[in-house]
Amino acid sequence: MAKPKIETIKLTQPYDLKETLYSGQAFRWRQLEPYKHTEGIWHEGFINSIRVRLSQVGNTINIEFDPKHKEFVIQAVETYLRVEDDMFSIYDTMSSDQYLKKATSQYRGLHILRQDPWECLVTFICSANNNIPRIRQLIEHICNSAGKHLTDHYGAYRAFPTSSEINNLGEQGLRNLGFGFRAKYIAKAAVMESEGQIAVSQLRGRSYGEILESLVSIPGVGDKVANCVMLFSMDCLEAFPVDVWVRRILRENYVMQEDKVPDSQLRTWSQQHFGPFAGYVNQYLFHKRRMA
DNA sequence: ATCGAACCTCCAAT
DNA sequence: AATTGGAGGTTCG
Repeated sequence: MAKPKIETIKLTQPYDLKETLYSGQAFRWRQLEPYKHTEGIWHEGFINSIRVRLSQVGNTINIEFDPKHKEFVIQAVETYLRVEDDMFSIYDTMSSDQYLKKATSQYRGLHILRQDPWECLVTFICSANNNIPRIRQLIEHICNSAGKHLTDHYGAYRAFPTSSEINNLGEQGLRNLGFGFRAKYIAKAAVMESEGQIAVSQLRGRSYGEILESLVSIPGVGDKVANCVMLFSMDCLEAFPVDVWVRRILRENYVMQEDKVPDSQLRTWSQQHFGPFAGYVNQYLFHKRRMA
């Protein structure tokens, strides 16, 4: 096997690679067995269908990849990891109360990712009424049965399937893979995407309201899933997914019963309360509660 | 408008 | 050992 290429990113702000990769945003990363001759823990995953291995040592992110992919991989990783986010400003907006302060110090460096919108959409449709191990399993299955065959110097692997590739599976194919009632949602989403009705990758950059409206027009996508997709793949840092954990946190720490904010308004209440980086607040609150 | 139940499947807890 | 309940939600009645 050819010698892999190793590049580095120098961080100028707090970053915690491991917490970020396994914080429930992305589901194809895996931790590798320790390498003999390198320091740091390595993680393998895929960015734009390119396999990369990442590790963090102090303020350096190491990137290992097949040398046939050129230097643009570095740029792709930086983009994916959102290393440019101004964490100091973000933490500044999170210093208003003790609970948030604690979350930011405890998980300092935790980041939002910038994933591929289509992959993110399919992933979070899968997340409905589901748990993390099974979400990972479903994503693996859909890649292994519909994604393009690719090879690099580490060996063979599969890309995340395009909408057309998922069309080939069809609803029944998806059911056979164990998607259950989510099969018809994903099948429909794939048809809508391949026919250009939604064009999720074109949504980035549009307004919060426009994107939300487009996304919830897809079956299987409600307010929660839409906000996940917007936050984890479309640069909407104000997106605020309200799931059962976040609801619990809000009720316990912020919105007491006398405030009588109905569940349906919890999202807008939070966005007003936490501001333009509400999505980051959400991720820290969620992570803290989930890890507790 | 609002509120439960039902939904596929897996698997941990009876 | 067989059964039940629930899981990071959405849809339908």
